[in-house]
Amino acid sequence: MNENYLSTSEFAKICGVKKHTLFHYDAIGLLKPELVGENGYRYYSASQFYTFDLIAVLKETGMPLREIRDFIEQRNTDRFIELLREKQRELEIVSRKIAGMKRLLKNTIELSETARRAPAEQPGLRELKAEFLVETRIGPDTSERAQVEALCDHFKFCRRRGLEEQEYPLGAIASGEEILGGNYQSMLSFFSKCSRRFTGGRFREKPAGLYAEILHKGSYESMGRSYERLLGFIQKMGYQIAGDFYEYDILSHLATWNPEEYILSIQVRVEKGPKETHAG
Amino acid sequence: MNENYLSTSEFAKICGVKKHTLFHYDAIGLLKPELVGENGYRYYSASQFYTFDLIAVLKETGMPLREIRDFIEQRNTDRFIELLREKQRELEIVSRKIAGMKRLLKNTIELSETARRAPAEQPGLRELKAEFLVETRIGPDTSERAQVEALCDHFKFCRRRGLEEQEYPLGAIASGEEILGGNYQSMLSFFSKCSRRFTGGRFREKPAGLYAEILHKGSYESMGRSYERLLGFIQKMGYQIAGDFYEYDILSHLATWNPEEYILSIQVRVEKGPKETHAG
DNA sequence: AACACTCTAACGGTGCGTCACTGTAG
DNA sequence: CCTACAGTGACGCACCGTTAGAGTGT
Repeated sequence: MNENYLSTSEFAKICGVKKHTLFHYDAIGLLKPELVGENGYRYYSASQFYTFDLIAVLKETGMPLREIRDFIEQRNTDRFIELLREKQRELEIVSRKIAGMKRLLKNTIELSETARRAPAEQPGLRELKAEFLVETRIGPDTSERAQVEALCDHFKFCRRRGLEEQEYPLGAIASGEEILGGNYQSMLSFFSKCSRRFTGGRFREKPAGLYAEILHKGSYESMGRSYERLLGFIQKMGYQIAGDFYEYDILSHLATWNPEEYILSIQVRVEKGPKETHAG
Repeated sequence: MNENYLSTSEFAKICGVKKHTLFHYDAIGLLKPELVGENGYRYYSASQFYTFDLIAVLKETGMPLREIRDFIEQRNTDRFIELLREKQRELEIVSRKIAGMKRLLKNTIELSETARRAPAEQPGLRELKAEFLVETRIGPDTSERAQVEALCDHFKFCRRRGLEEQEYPLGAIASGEEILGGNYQSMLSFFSKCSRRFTGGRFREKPAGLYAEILHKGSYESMGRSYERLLGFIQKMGYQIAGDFYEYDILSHLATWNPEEYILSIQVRVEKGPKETHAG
């Protein structure tokens, strides 16, 4: 039994796995050695490699060993093709997920990099394009709990809609009137950017136009400072706000434990105000 | 402690996981409740959802909980960006793998479908395009073991070269002379089709030209029958072989346990023979 | 030189540990 | 609500007995 048979570790080396893997496959009845010696030694035939290869291929697709065993025992052409088709469907889903994560990663990296270099706290004016948003309203209840529930609902909705991962980290919308009234903590809704229009209550288009923007650095609690600076800037330039405030999480709790390092972009659309500017 | 805090199962519901998962996270120090009552009850604050979200995102990428814990404890912007970049690299690899599997699945399904419909055992002539092959020679030793080792080496080579999975199931090449000599079991090498030229000893181009082909149905041992039929056909048509025989596994051990259902395509390039055909 | 003895390396096996949970009992 | 213990899947690792070969002693 030496010439034509392989010991466990020889066979394992050929298969490119640890010998214990073969013990395991033996134990669960997935791939048993062709021969077992009186001393309990396992002997595999070279042709068993073909079976191992099938196992390896199926395992690659994420199929559990138990199912692989069942398939191997009863495999036939129809089952095989049906299996392949199913794997194809599964792969399609995984593939889309991967693509989404790629976009998410790319966007997040770009955002973080710019945040690291950008001069914070300086208000400015920018011509911005329209954006499509998924928006989830927060109820009138302003407790933290209600906020978190809304947020969680937002995530679930995005995932269900196949955005899988939001393409951009989160943002929030604050009412223009509330901000003008000095209430900087109130939030109307959460939003995520998305790549296309869709129908349904949660769609919102952020209009194109001229926006005033400031990069806020620090905790959410300290946003009042930046809001006041932004409002001052808008007034000084002879503009007035036209719509709600969009708060983009550029660098958030995901990136740092220290709230003082958070960076948000606060944007609001502006138009020429009714009053002349002082400097004008 | 009821208004602002959430019980384990409330928090679990918001997070979309089982409460036992939260016990687990507590046990391994990944996410501890903000407050623990004297009776041992856990109380989570709503804002802990943000931490949970971070955990969920990292977990999604396949990161082990231990590493997630370490990252969360010491997270800062630089680490964060570095982590994202690493995930991006990992994703790129996974992505290529997925693409390869997609092609493999597509090709295999098409092949199996045609095999199921094709009339076997009827020789024919076909004008075929050139193909690029990865070829792995089998040594002079014709033992099954040497074959399996060559095969295994072939797989490893394909995988290293980034073909990841061969785009087509396996094939074998048999020497034209050996076949003419009646030795139908001898194999020169294994091959897999690949999509582009490459440099190195294992590249082989299957030339374009007129091929004689037969679909063999049955075990490898019974291939003599089909070879003889094919050779007879070639002679009858007034051709002679020009090169080696290519055996394509169309339906193999992967698809069925029954060797009698195996289907191979045997192809050999032919040119007008020196002798006139009988029927001519 | 032939034989016995010992020691180590390599090879076989089993059994428990791992990870991220899930399930059950109390 | 809690804890404690068991089980899952797919192995990984440490350990332990056997054997084969090398080295050593007589």
